[in-house]
Amino acid sequence: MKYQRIKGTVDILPSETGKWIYLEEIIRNVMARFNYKEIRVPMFEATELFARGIGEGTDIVNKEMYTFTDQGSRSITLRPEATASVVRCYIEESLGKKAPLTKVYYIGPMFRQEKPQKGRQRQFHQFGAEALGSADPRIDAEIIAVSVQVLKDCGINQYEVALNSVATPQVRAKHREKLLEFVRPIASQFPEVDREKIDRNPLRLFDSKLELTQQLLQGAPLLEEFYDDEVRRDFDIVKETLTRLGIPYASDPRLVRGLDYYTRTAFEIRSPLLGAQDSLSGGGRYDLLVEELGGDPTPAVGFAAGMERTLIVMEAIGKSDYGEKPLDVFVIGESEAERKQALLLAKQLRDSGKTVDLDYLARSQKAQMKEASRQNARFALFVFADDIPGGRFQLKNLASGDQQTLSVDEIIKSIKFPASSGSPS
RNA sequence: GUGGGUGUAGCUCAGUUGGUUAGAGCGUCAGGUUGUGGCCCUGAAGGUCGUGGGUUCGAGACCCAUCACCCACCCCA
Repeated sequence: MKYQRIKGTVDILPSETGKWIYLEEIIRNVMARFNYKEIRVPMFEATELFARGIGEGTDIVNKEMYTFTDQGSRSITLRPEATASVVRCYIEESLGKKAPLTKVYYIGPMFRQEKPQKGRQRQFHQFGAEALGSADPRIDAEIIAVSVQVLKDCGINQYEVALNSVATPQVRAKHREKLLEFVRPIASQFPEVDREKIDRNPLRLFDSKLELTQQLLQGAPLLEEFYDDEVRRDFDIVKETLTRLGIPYASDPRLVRGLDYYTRTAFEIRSPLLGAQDSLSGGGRYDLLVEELGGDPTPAVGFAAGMERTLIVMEAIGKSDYGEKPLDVFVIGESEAERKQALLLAKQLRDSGKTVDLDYLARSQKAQMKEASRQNARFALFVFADDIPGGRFQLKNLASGDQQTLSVDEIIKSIKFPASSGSPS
């Protein structure tokens, strides 16, 4: 085989797009209910935007970006996530000056050059929402509620919401100092993979999967011990609001997000049905990002969720009926005259809104019938030369086997009501 | 980047301790007499056994290399 997909990309086949459309419809529906409007931003941006926005110290920026130089010697990067782009757009288009609160959502592909595994691709799809302009912790809860609602509407009930507050840079600085005092003396005991985190970002030690690291961290000062009144109050309001909304969560003091821009609320939604990459959705508050990227100081919250991962979970719980609409009619004719008439009938039916197909492979009537079955067509319409002058043709209901001779108008009427309403199970 | 696993027909897989013309199921195509599908029956097409070397009288099976995919580490959605 000469050409193949590049590593970490997938082809979404015609047989699979149905479930994608289904998921997208759920997302758009939920977003509409919460009054988030869709925003479409470019899939590539100046490299600098991501470097500044996501953080120079992050893995995403350091080793996972698809970066190239364009014809004008500009450094361009395929977006590894969308928040930086949304914020750039928010500033560039002065959205904050047109309305005090901006609620937007997006759906689309992201690119990260990681080693592929279950639930991890190099081109993958995320949907997410951002609310810019409010510091009210209750909108943090709304963001979480939106993400949860999509899962619910997908039929997913097995998930855990982990919640934390990563406070403010001031609080983190104080904590970091104490944490380093605790960790430094025993630094050499840490596993190699974690040891380098001590200098880079000691907070990250807490979300290590390694047993040894967790043991060494016993008794280490936790970030929450350093919360100031405001951070604590906001966090309490988020939790209280979630409870009020009936969203179960688990406080997880070890939850640290991988992107630098988070402040205060941080959350992650995980599913036990995924593999090692068990995060379905993650997000939080990023009050400093807009200013960091050159805008006026603007509080903001958001989340991003993985669509492939959501679909993996849907598969796992046996959600296979996506309410795809069957073909209404397959028109069958064999001779030249019959095929001409079939084409005309197909046009008329299509004009009336029916979904219609017919044979273009010079196949026998029997083969055409088989094709009609394969297509799951509701009706087969036979065109026989003898019937052409009378303008009445035989319409067969393929489910019941009933067959009657009808005019075009009668045909259109008799297949007006779909057999199934197309509602997914 | 580091491990482990797997590569045989379009798909899912069998192929005994290396031994003749490499198999099955599903799918595809054509038939099963009188203008009608699904089920069933018959038949057909379809494979450089991932690729390149090597060992051997003989390799789909063994060895080396290489590529691809999967899973895990790492990180994250």
